[in-house]
Amino acid sequence: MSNQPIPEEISPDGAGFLPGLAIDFVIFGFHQNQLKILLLSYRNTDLLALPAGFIQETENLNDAARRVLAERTGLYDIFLEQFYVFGDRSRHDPAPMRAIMEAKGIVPDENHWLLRRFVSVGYYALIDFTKAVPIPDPLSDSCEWYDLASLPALMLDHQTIVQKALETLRTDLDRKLIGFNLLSDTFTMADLQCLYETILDQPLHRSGFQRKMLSLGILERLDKKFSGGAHKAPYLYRFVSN
Amino acid sequence: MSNQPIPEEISPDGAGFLPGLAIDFVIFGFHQNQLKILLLSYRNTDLLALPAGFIQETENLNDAARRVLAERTGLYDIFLEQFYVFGDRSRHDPAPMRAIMEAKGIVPDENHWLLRRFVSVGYYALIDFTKAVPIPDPLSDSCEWYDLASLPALMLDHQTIVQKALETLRTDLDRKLIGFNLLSDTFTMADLQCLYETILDQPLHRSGFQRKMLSLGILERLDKKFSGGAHKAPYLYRFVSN
DNA sequence: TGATTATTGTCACAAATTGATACAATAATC
DNA sequence: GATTATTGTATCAATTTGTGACAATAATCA
Repeated sequence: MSNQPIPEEISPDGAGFLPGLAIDFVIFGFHQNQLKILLLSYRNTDLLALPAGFIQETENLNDAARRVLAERTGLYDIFLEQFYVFGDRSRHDPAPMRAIMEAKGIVPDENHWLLRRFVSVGYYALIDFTKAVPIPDPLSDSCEWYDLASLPALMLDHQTIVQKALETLRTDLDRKLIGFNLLSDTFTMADLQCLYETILDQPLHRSGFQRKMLSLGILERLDKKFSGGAHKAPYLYRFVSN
Repeated sequence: MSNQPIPEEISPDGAGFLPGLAIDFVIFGFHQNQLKILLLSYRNTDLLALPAGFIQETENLNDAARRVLAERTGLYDIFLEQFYVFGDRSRHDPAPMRAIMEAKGIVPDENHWLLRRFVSVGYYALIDFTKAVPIPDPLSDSCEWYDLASLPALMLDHQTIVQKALETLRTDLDRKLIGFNLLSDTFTMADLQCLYETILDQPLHRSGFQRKMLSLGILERLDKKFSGGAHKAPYLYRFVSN
């Protein structure tokens, strides 16, 4: 959220963290042919926000990102990448954070560090939906998946951040072969094609898609997956880098 | 430089700027078939560094980048884009900045804001070599072009930053059609091909290159350029968006 | 048990793109 | 006016992509 991300332990003065700098996360998952992202909600407010965090003074920026991601999802070794820095002054609006804190019984003074202007580094993560265990942060009361296709209103400029993350995901999809990070360990070609179609928001030709994916040489063909219906059983595949 | 970028007016305490955050610039130019970048050098030291700057509290991040770029090059309306945020703790080394300040007759105390850890947002810019008027910043004594192919040693992690910028330029080159920003207003097809070959560091086939560029529909053909030698004169082209 | 059904893997061919070469056109030089 | 080097474009091969077709085959159902 960058204007008001929440450290795991709420520091009264922000000591120990780099001032004015936050990390906002767009954490993508894929389930039932839908792209999902993780959002936090806050008790007694109707605010939804991206997971966010701060950087410890002793910490590398990218390590801070991995730490916060693990705190929200329980997952390590996840595909995680910077995509943009959000630094407009218009992002700064202390009202939502004040509302969140007050709903928690905290009455911040005017200059509370969480109410100041933040520049936010946007990261997007791709995770296996089935493996994540979403955990709220100290100020939020839930951390849940939401359909990207029907997103509710978000705090501050978080809608913009999601949009930019999605654009980056689309352009990175082929170049970096990262879609596999959104699927479970094994998957069918139809699963993979559906994922691509959902991300790119356009239909792809089945035959050409299969040919292209197989030609990449990054798929290991496993046993067939039976019991999928009254038809020929598809092979399962596993992603193998070189 | 991010660890030690220099504001136009050297503030004694960094007041008015966002703390701990800097902008580093990789400013590309192209001249005599060579890619160049702008580097600052410091009196009485043998240090070379990327141009850098800070963000005013009243300023948008991207506006700060445009402002600093204009301060170093005299140019506005320049292609300028974020490419990465450098936030490793290992970047932090107060020694070079202390040396620079001492060479200027300033003796900073141990906690001087310019000596603290900075996270740095990397921007790369593409400019017309012939139009830039490189201007040193208040702490440096020169701002000059250097051949990218034979770069001297740079301060801190600036070599890494340049490398990452170059990689981004390479992957963006075709996708965003940005090479033209490095050429003067009119150019021949050979000029353009040489630019592409230099950036990508690989030879391209003349015929195919011409066909591809013309098929993009973004080049306006102008008069021929005579007096180029004992051979057929090439057309001049101008870049026209849509 | 054998026909039915829906989906899969792969082939086949057309269309489009790219790679590589050839060649005529033509400014400047001699 | 011949020579030279480079340019613009045509040509054909090689490769990649678009599109449809078809046999194979699990599960279902008569």
